Amino acid sequence: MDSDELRNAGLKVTTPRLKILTLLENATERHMTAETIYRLLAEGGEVIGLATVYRALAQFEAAGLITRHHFDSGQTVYELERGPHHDHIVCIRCGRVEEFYDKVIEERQREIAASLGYKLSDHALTLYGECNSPDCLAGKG
Amino acid sequence: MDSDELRNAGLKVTTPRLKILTLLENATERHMTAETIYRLLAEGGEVIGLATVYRALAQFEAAGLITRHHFDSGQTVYELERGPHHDHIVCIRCGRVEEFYDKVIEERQREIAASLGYKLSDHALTLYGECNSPDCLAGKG
DNA sequence: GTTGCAAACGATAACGATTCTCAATATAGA
DNA sequence: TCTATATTGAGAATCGTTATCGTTTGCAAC
Repeated sequence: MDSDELRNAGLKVTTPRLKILTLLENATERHMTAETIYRLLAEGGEVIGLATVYRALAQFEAAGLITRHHFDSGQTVYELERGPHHDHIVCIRCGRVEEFYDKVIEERQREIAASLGYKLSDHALTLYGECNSPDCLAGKG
Repeated sequence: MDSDELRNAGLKVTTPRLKILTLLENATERHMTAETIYRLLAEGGEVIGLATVYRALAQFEAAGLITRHHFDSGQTVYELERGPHHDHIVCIRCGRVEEFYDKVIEERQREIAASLGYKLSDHALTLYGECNSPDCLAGKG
């Protein structure tokens, strides 16, 4: 239950937090901006202050429930932390985000950090390109 | 000469642009924010409008003279584009930035993008960890 | 060397994203 | 149920960045 997730994270169980967490778990799009979350909730009849959305996301991130990504395009997206690690590829035309995992790259990163004398704690790898989805190509003109 | 670099990039040679380019070439720190550049110039007696700094950096980037990076910390830094492509490793304790290049990773990225149907145009790989420089370790307490 | 004009400049207003403030409200434990 | 405390929402404030606009500059033709 979502309320348990909040409790386990040391957060009080409040209506806004539950709504936001539930949205993150049920949305078809795994990567959303704070604005998108705010808008989707509003469209669903759950008007939650934008400030509250930001606060909740910050708390969820601190608690390890979600992860925040800053793409070079400037957009900041949040995604539920579930399943194994992965990196991202972003379409520079339509903004679409996909995930991938590559064992070879993961391994090389560890080796590189070690060879430079770093204790690796995290990494961010994002590829940028143009996707071939019909929707994206259609809007090309 | 810096003025030639500007001319070759198709940019008019102006005092502000020259000052900024020269600073980028001579600064000890290769990775600077727009604010830092503005401040360093001001400290050196060269008061250049912040808007002009941003404009020049955008033009330099468009011309391929410099590269912009958005680190997950949120800061946006610019660095002179010289020498071959490389990625970054940032110390999460002291903020130190180092560069590295790995052929294996570069190659895998191309393969991954292709396999997902993307026309790869760019990528951002940043590792985060704790470095072992004496200065950094010293300030650990 | 002067002139003309487009491009670039600086100051500041505007902007979008995010954070802060504060009075009102809701949560969780006694 | 009551109370102390954390959380909320609305809007003001802030941050980094971009746009506006009147003035100045670079530079090519004269």
